[in-house]
Amino acid sequence: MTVLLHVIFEDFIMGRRLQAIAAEGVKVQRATLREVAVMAGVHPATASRALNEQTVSLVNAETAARIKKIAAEMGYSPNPIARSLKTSRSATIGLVIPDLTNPLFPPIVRGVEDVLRSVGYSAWIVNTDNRPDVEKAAVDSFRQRNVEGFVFATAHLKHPLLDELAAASTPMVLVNRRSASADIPSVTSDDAAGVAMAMQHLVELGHTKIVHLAGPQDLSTGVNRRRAFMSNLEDLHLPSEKGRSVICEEWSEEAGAKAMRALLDSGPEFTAVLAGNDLLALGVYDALSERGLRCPHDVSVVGFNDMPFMDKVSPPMTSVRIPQYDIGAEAARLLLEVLNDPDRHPRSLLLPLTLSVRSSTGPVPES
Amino acid sequence: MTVLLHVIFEDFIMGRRLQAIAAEGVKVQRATLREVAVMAGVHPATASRALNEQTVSLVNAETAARIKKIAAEMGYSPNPIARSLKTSRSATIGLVIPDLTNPLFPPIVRGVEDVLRSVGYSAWIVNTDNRPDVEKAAVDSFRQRNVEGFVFATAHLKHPLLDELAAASTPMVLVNRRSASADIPSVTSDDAAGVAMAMQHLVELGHTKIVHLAGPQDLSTGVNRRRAFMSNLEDLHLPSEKGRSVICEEWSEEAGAKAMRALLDSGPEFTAVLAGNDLLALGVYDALSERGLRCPHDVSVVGFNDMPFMDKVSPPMTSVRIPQYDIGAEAARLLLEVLNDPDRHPRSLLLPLTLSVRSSTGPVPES
DNA sequence: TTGAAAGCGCTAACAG
DNA sequence: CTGTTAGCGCTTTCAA
Repeated sequence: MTVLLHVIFEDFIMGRRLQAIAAEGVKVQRATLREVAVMAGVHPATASRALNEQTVSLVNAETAARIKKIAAEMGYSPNPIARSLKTSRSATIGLVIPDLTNPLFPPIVRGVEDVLRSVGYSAWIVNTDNRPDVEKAAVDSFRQRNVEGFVFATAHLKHPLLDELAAASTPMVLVNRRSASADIPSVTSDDAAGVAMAMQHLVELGHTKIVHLAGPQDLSTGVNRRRAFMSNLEDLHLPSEKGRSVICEEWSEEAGAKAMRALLDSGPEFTAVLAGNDLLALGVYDALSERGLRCPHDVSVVGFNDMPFMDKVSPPMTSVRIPQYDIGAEAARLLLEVLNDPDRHPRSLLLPLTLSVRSSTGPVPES
Repeated sequence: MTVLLHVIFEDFIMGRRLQAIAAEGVKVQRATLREVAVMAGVHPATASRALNEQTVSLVNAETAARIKKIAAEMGYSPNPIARSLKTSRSATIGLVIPDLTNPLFPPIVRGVEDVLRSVGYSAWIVNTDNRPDVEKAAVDSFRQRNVEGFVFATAHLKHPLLDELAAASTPMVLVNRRSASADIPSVTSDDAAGVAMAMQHLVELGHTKIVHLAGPQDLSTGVNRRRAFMSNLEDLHLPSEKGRSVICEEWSEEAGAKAMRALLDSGPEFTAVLAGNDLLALGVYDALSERGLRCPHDVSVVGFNDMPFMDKVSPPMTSVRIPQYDIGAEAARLLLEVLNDPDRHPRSLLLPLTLSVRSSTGPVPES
């Protein structure tokens, strides 16, 4: 009886489409679950159960096998929109970054993407240019689309939006930077260790008078690197007056050049510069050559991040290398962990980094 | 009567949620269209009409205003998933690129994203690493998610998948590269003009013996630049034996170095090199310095693309600058045009480029 | 183990 | 101008 009904249904309601689909390749349109069910002579609910890993055990093994076979033949794959509407899930996450044209971020994106893809997830990417309104709009839009979590590369130390999301226990992971409030899981490089390595390297070359160009102090990277610099100065018993660290308003070549000029004009004596990132270090190059100083002959320079092409600039730049790809990949893994087990205690990861030694650092000049 | 019904409905079915929403800020969850309709005392269909630009004219002006006001108060915004399920649209497009870590692509992505955002659209980005299987899977996944069109930065001259999509008249635009088959709309830079500019520049410096490192010949960029080089040689009455253009298997520094070594070992005489892109040109730098040759003193070098930091390498590289951001932006505009009017005849755009003259090119050496 | 029924939130005929 | 009805394609109680 039910079989008869199915046949009737098939003939009258779905006949043409099903025939077309059966005539392999003529996929008029994507097959639906209902059509698979009709072909298999079962109710759509049964087909649904058979086709989902979680529920296939509820279905008679042979029936399930038959349904799967037919689904495969018909090239069926579930409509993620319909599924998402029903389940409020989406197998997607939101990835919020400041600016893709900053070479820091593409490797992170790749890391996130690759790990997510391996489990059938994907990421929505958005660039915010650090504009809170854009970020807010993007997050809203993502939530409407049922993203299951977020990866933020935009964290500021004070970051109301992140606090809000954390309060609502939205699954998320911060990359590259951390936020002061709430213990939001994060994946960052071990900046303090990186600074120590860089300074160790300079000290081994004989440098004792070192200065630091610090990045913006509303970002964890800016603060952490500066703090590490100051405490390493003391630990190494090097001169550590306050003026040895200059704060730059932004991570830009121009800001670096400006700070360097100020140091040359009225700062303490120094033979080496540790820059908060590579762009600042490039600014140092500019300021040095303006003043007729040579690197590393007169001043050694160390950058941070080891962006692409830092081995090609002149002189090739010694820089602290950050494992960008791994940061992205680990962030994705952490987020997936949280999604799989919402009660899991949030972990944060501190990834090791290495020093790329090149020729912008050399022995301390003889005075 | 209908009002009474609404009240009853409100009280018994949706009471708690609506009260919570009314108590400003306590947004338990996003308001739905149905809830807005109840609050406004209208049918959901009416609310839907009032809230959509296309259909608001079908609704009494005052009623529409009231509905809009209430919707705003409730913080209503339509659920894109539900809308997409119903309409098969999504206000999204798929953006398919080979690899985001290639500095060529981020500006293109930004251009696409910015234009789309201005009209409420957004882009799904995927990296394919030039793997056809990944590309196919990504396109499938995009289609299931009802993307309304595609931007491809992965086009090969022979590209079955693109042909297939074109045959199904899928809205799409190619960027940066073109495909041989079908007249798929594209936005590219005017490579021939760029080559001409570069060669003109070299000729003005006195160079007559020029060679070319061509990129892969399965890509339109590789072919077009090479063709332009050959025909410019003839137009300028310069030596144009076949060996003056060497084909590299890939756009990489190593491939460039290899080709350059071959030219130095057994190629024709030359005083200038036009590289198919900047990476190849960097390879030229490497090969030259291996042989103790100086640039531009012994050999002038011109790159293509003017990637970030090409002004920082040593020597700063003269390169043909491509308007990446604009390419992305124009591609998005073209795609939106097609989406708004599917019958529109597909246009292709050829964007002008400029030459960034730096110190890797200089006067021809005195022999 | 399977089917029936309901509904996620929205829009689009069709009536009235 | 507005309400009724139906359904996009799927999952998930509940009942049998």
